[in-house]
Amino acid sequence: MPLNNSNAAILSDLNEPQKQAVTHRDGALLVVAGPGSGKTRVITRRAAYLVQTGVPARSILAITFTNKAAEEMRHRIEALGVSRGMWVYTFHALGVRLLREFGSLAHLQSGFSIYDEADSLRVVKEAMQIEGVSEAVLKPDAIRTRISHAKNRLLTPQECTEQADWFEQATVARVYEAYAQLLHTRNAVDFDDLLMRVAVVLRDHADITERLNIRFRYVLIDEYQDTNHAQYLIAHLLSKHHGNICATGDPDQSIYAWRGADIRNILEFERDYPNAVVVRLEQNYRSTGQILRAASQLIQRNRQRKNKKLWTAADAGEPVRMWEFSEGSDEAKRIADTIAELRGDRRRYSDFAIFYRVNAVSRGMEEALRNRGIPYKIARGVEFYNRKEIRDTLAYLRVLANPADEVALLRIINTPARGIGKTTVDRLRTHANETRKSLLETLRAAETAPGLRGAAVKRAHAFGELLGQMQTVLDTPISEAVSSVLSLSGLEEALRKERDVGGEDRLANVEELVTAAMRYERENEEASMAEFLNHISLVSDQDAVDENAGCVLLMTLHAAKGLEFPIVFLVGLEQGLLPHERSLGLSGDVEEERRLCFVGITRARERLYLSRAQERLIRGRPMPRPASQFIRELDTGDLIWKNYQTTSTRGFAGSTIDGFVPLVEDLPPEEAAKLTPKRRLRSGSLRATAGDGSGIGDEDALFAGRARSSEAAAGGSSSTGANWKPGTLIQHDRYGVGQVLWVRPGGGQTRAGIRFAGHGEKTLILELAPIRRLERGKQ
DNA sequence: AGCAAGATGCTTTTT
DNA sequence: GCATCTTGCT
Repeated sequence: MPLNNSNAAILSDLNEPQKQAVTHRDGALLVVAGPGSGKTRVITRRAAYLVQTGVPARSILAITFTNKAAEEMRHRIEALGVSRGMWVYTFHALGVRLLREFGSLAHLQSGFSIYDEADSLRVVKEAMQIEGVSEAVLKPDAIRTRISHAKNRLLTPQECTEQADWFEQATVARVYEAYAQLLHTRNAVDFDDLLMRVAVVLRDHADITERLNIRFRYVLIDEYQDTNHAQYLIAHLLSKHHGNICATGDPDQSIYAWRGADIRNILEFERDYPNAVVVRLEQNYRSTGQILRAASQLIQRNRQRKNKKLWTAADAGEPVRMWEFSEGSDEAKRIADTIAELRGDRRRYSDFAIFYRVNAVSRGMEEALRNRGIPYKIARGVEFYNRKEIRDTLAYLRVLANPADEVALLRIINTPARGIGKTTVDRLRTHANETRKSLLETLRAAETAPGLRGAAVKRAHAFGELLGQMQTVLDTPISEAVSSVLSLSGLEEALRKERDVGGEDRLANVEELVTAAMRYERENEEASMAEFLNHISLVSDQDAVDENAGCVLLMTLHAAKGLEFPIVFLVGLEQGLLPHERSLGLSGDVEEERRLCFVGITRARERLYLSRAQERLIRGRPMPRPASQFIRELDTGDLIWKNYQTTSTRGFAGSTIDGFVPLVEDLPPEEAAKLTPKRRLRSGSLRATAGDGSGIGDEDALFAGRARSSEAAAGGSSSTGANWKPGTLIQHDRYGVGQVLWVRPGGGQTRAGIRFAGHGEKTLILELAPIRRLERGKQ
């Protein structure tokens, strides 16, 4: 097809592989897109190209993982002049949309509720109670996770029961069955159902699949590396007849395996689609050469990947910094100072981002930034829709839209307080179960419940009456219904009465909900309350990340995917944090942690600061922190190292010179032994300028201390614990002499409780801690 | 019924 | 360290 003018515009600023991906017409296409390689550009241009070459916009279906990604894609495609009508959805929103049409096939009634993880957990607990499974034996959340994984793999409770070959699996299967039954009677689905049920309908109803294949002739899936089996099957079936599936993604950025994503979906794409065209986008337009080199070197350690050679035409740029601190608080302070300094140098606050592995690390960062007067925002946590007052309001609406929604009903039955206490609720629920009626019905016939006294019956009636009256608000516009519920329920009044701090905020929050409803009804004129509620269920805090808020942004590495910043601080490069300790066990996956680190590094455009602390507050307690293995893995020899050692905090066992503590682990042990403290210090600063990879910053030097203590830990024999009996005296590089109190092997690591003079008891990992045995008569 | 102190447990998380 | 749940008191 000859190119017309706009085609030329669509292709003009693309490189060759990008062009190939954009202009690929029919058949399977896999775009393996490295970070910063213009993936989003390729997807949007491809959509525009298809339309300009005659494919109706409404015949294209694009699937993303986040609402934010979907929105951005929609905007960018419209900006390219493509008419509306294209379907751009998240997998889950697509699920809702399809279940609205085919829900009856999945045994759902209209107005069904979507249960988030918190709701779902309540139902799991209820199911456990029914099945008589003690929460002490299996944690409800662990069961919830396992049910979730089963659903992602499209396993029904029956199949789980059949496959269960030991007691624990059978127990989970039993709870799963009861859980599914409870969801069914509540006319509710969880997040996983939105995928599983659609996948099953498509799998079992060839006619529907065929119709959808005719409706959508081109299917695009972004972040394909993060698809789970259900999503894989949905994508596969939706393109089964025409085969026009275009998957984009990067195996190196797969960071959700722990939640069911299967990296094999992308690694084995070519096996699933033998005629697939594979395009690799390897040119990076985002980062400097130095940043990209570190990232590439790190990720090459992974075995589970498609080889990919990232390159850039950009300058090498500034070397990557590696900062080491005595303590987490020093790290935070130094970073805040650096941001303040660099901001004077024509930088805006929104140029900076700070990434960490776990949310808990953000607190120290926040404090330091606050003290420095630096505006910041955190992309996490206390999201709008998770606030108590919002959830309460939504629970009322949920009960109105879906009277079977018992989780919501239980939430509001005594909120605000109306004298229906725990005892009354228990009796009502028992009676409801015995008479096989819904809780709502039982509420209205409370007098039939055994054990309920006059006053309790009256209150129950009154509440049932109230809900009945409220039912009429569903005939009004959504935002009006929200307002009416707020006043009729007494929630508004209760909030107004809250004189304590935050009462005003909570009132403002519920008003914000009314505003959100107004916005929604403007954009979706025909929508019902149930649809509004479904929409809200699928909104996440991830969607609220605003890269241009004029603030420094703080977020977890998971939240950082897909974003980019001129200057990035990646903090807490410590063994146990990144890689996280939960990935270091027997079943753990260090490769995913490495990918997480890779994702973090590749967010940086111009400057990258990596940092670690030797000691950090973990759950309020100071814990020694060994360096992350990733530091040496990514060190190309160009890193600029800096030790910010202070003695201001607590006395170290080692001698201190000029306010610095020698970092013994920075040098091979033989070297360290020869050096005087002063020379150690100088060698530290020498390394800080040795960017030529001359060998001074030997890649394993940092780990010399660790390697040595591992040797010592092994004690010449293969059994680690054997030589570390309680009572053994040891020497720790920083805490000095200590005595082993207990030893606990497990998960390839041996933990030991050691009491140090002046530092109290610490729990150390023998394989990692910078310790050595003290031989009798020595020292 | 309602509250407050105390115990427990938990810390990755697109939807 | 913090949030959530439990227990015990009024």
